[in-house]
Amino acid sequence: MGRAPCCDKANVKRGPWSPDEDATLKNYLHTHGTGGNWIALPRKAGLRRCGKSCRLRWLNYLRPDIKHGGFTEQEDQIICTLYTQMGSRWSAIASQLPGRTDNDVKNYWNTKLKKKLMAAKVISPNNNNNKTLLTTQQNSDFQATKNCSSSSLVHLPILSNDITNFSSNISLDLIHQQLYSPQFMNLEIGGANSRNNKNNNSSSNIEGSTSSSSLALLDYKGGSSLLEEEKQHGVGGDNDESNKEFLMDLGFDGEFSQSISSYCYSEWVDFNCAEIKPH
DNA sequence: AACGCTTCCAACCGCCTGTAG
DNA sequence: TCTACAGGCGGTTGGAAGCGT
Repeated sequence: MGRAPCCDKANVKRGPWSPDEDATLKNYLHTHGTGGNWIALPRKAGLRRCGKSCRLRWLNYLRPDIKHGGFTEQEDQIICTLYTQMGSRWSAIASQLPGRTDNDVKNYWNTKLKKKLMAAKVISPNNNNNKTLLTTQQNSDFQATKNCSSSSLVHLPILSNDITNFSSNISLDLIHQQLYSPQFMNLEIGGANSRNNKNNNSSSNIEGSTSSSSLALLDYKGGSSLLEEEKQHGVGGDNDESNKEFLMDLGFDGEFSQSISSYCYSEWVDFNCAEIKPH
């Protein structure tokens, strides 16, 4: 038995909001606030909409402090950095970007930033330090796709579940200092934009990937960790070094990256390799 | 101009979590 | 402690707009 729907689907309007509906919702919230109950709100406001839909419309579009328009380079860098630290926790990431919503950030990441980053970090086919690790389940998929250009794979070490400990050891000031350093701000990630990349055969180009995230984190410290396997079989062991390298790429200095890299246990894996088509 | 493909983003879906009773 | 419900969130979808041929 499925979960009961939050509203009567047959009697609520769906799809794009009209200017009238927007005005009604805005006026109601301006006068009464949410009243602590989004589900009851549309009925009180005279809207034939689901409460969740009202909430979403308000939070993502109608709120007065919403920032519309393109993302700045600075915002790009913040998103990338936070994504590498905490993964797809869009609300947490958005909370660090005034005026941006989780939906905005998520869309922006899926449509632009992900591709931008993927173009930036490319595995050299001959570089054994850049291993791509797959879970057993995903390994068969990878086997089926290994004939695709390995230069299309992305390999990014990230900060993992020890970020909490990390945060308590490294001051946020230091992070911000590094984040906004000229070195960091000038870091070039990929081409000018995805449209331009389209005509650039020399850059890796991800076309036809699904809208869902194809990136996954393999946490070496987790239960399904491959790190232990690696240790047992005597492979790997250079993660600290590659992580450090990556952090230095991002503008973190030697000492800082050394501190952080000891907390890095994860790698990016792109499971959409099969869908990467060279142009 | 017309068509098809790609990109973008608003909106929906359903699961998870917190909380009141 | 249990249950029901609402809020919050991330993943996904569908249609409009843009672009190339």
